[in-house]
Amino acid sequence: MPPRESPSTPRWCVVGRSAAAGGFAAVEIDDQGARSPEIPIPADGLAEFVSAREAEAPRRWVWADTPAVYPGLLSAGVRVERCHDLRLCHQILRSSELVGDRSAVRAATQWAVPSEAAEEPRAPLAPALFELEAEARSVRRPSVPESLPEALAEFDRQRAAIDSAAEPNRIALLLAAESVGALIAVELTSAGVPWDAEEHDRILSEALGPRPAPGAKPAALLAVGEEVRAALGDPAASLDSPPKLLRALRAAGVEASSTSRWELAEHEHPAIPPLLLYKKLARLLAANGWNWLDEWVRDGRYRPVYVPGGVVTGRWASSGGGALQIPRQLRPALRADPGCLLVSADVSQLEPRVLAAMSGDRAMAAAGAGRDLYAGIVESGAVATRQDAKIAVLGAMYGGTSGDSGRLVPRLRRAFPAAMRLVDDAAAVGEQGGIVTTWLGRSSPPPGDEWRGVQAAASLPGAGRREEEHARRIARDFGRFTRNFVVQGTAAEWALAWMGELRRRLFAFEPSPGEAPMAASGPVFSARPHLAFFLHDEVIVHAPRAHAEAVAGAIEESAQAAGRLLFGDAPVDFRLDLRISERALKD
DNA sequence: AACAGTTGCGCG
DNA sequence: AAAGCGCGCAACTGTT
Repeated sequence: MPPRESPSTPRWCVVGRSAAAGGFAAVEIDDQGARSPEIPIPADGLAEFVSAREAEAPRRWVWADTPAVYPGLLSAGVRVERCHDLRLCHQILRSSELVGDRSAVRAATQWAVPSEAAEEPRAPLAPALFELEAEARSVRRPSVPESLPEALAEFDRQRAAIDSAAEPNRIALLLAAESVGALIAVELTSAGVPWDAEEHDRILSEALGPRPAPGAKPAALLAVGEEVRAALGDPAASLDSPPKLLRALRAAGVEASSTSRWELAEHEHPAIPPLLLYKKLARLLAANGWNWLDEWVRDGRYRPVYVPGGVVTGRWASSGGGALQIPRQLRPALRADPGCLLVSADVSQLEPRVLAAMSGDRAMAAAGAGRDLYAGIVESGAVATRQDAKIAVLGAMYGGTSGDSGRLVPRLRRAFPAAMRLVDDAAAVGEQGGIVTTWLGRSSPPPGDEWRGVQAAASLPGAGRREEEHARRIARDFGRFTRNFVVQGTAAEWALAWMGELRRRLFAFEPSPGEAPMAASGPVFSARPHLAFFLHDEVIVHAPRAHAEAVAGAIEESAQAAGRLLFGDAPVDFRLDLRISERALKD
């Protein structure tokens, strides 16, 4: 053990609230674990403090909760390279089966809270979030401990847990990826998606008619509604209430058991086509109509709130604004600022490629090498058509048993035994109530007490057939969850690594000279290519025109780097579909 | 009037 | 009613 002195080269800087200083305080820690004395930071001096140290030499900022601190830094023009988000990392460490000793982390229950953003039924307007002082925000969202001593203690517990993981230490990689995701999520909200409100309005008007008075329904929607009622011969039929609509349909001779699109499409009746159109229009109006536009788009930016780690598998969720559900129909409203372009990329068949890599299935990797994975599976002779390949692969990952899926999955099992063994094993573990773990170490939650109760009751001597069948059914349900967990979760890890790499590369671009393009993206992101949108396996970068080609290259390089970071030399090719355009049109 | 639960549909 | 995973959101229903 080297002598403990004041840290010469700080590797971490832990930041928390300080009662004494009335604002924040920080402690720097070096590789040997030597700690600086507590450094007081005035309440309004955090951005300056972080900025000065970041310029001197980037270190990993350790704090309780990125969305509580980082928006304030960004609006002050300060970006950080790396962080360690104690709340998100705690969540992973407390359940990861790759960690040797979890006892201390698990005992710190004050850190085990769900994300504040995920809890709130309705997030406040995102722009407001960025106008508030850090002080006011911390009062509004007391989620995890915020004091410096608590942060230091938790960081110690987490580092001990990380050190207890086996080599190679994938957990350390996962925590870094999760934390950079926390930074990116805040940055995405800060920069915003460039949104053409006029184009959005055009799309709405074309489909629904001109914007109606508040509370009134648009003309085209009313007209289609009348068409449905006429065809039903029921001038008073309610179309917006599923039970009432079902009764009206039955009265008109349509023997449907629900009013879902899929079932309605099966029936022949003159009321069905206009009804399907009515539902489509009503959905567009309710989900992304003029009200949505007023609430979520300001100054040419749509600023959704992302929730990293918001899904059990590790995928991001969103809270407010429906960032992950923007309909393709509205894609043309996504439009680069003047003088700029959007560089969009999505990964072709991300999940099956991840499965091929993690299972080491060379045949499956070869099927996807340099081409559409489904085409490769057809060429391998396992199935006859691309559509069959798709159904088979989705069935393999989701646990399909019936129909085409049940027929095709066994063929995949013969052609790609290693890949199928991995998902089949994950399903078997889940059916027995066990826990599965992603490639980098995120573990699935165990089944709940009710699940265990049902299984226990069904295994008692006096259990009836109904009980046994119910127990078997929910066991299979849980098996499908764990089957999918390992693939969906590892794909989410790959995506984080991809974005983390890309973020680093993008910031190496020199700001564009001249009058700042993309001014609405804020002090940190204007004039420089930046991430603007993320959706599981897809990113959109907003870039000055001159940089677009280079950005496309960076996206591609980042995908290959992410593959190597997770899977080393595994011969899996993560293919991208790249587009450079003013509008983010899909297909 | 406020709340939880359900339905239906958008996204991957 | 998606045969098979994971979500968020709005509107409606039924309760308190």
